[in-house]
Amino acid sequence: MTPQRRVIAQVLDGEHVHLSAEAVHVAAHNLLPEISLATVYNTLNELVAMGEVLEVSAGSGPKRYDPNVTVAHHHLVCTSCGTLRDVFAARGTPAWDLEPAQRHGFVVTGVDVVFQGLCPDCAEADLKVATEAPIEAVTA
Amino acid sequence: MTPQRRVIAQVLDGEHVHLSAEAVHVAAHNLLPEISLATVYNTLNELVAMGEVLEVSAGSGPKRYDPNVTVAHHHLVCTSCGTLRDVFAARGTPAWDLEPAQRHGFVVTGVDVVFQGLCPDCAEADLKVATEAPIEAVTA
DNA sequence: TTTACTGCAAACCGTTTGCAGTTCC
DNA sequence: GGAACTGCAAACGGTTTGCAGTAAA
Repeated sequence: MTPQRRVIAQVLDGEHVHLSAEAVHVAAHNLLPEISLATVYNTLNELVAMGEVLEVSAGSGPKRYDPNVTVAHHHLVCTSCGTLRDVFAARGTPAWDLEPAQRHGFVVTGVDVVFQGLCPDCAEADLKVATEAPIEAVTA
Repeated sequence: MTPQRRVIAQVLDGEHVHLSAEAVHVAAHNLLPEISLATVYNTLNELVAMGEVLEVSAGSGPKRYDPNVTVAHHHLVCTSCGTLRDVFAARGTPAWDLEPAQRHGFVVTGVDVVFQGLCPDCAEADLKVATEAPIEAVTA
C-alpha cells in the first residue's frame, strides 16, 4: 500500500462518487502533487480487477469509477452534463434475469442498467433555451 | 442519397446486425472500394441523429450500430468475443420506469440494459482451458 | 454557382505500455 | 539483489475534423 494507492482510495470514497480517471487524477494530485496519470490508471484497473471498484461506461466520454460495490444498483446519467447518480430500484421487478428462451445459449453473468435523462439543472437550462430562442437561432 | 450512403444502409440491414464502424467500413468497402472510413463515421452519426440506427456501447471496444430501431429491446453481449444479440424481454417487468423517489429530479428519457455473459463458443473454450490447465499455467 | 458530400490526412481523446529510476524487503 | 511500484513519454485504438476536390441541383 503505497502513498499513491492510499490517496486514490481516499479520493474514491463516499456516496454518489463517480469520478473519471482524469477527475481522480486531479483530486489525487491535490493531496499528492507528484502522482502521475498512468499510476491512476494502473491503480484503477487493479481496483476494478479486485472488485473493489466498479467501472461505469456512461455512453460516450471517459469511463467512470464507482466505489459503491456492496449494494447492487443501477445508474442514472444526465446526457447533457454527465452527472451520474446511483439508483437502487426500478418500478416493478428489476430486469436481472433473462428468460431462458432469450439467452441464446449464453451463460449470463451480469446486467448493466443505465437510465438516461436530464438533471434538474440541465432540464431548466434546456427549457430556457427553448423559450428564449424559438427560432433556429440555437444552432448559430 | 449518395452511393456511399446507400451502401452503408445496405450493410446495416438485417436481424442481429451489430457492426462496429470498422466492420461497416470493411463490408461497405467490398461493395464500393473507394469509400472512406471518415464517410462511414459521418454517415453513421447522421443515421444515429436521425434515429434510424441505435448506438450500442458494449463495455470497452468500439461502438456498435444496431439497425433494429422499431422494436424496443435490450442487448446481450459476450464479454470474451464481443458477440452481440438482441433480447426482447426480461423476466418480470422490464425495468423501464424509475420510481419517482429515485429520479433525483431528472427528466428520464430512456434506459440502456446490457446483459453480459459468455456465448456458447466462449463458454466451451473457457471450460476446456479450465480443465486442461488446472494449475496457474493459464496466465503464462 | 451554390450546395452538399466525399476522401485524405492530421488531430484528438481516453487509455495503455515500455522503460528507466526508485523504494522496500 | 530482487520484487514491486512509480513517473515519464511514447504509442495506441477509436473517433472527429479541417480542407481541398468533386458531383449534383
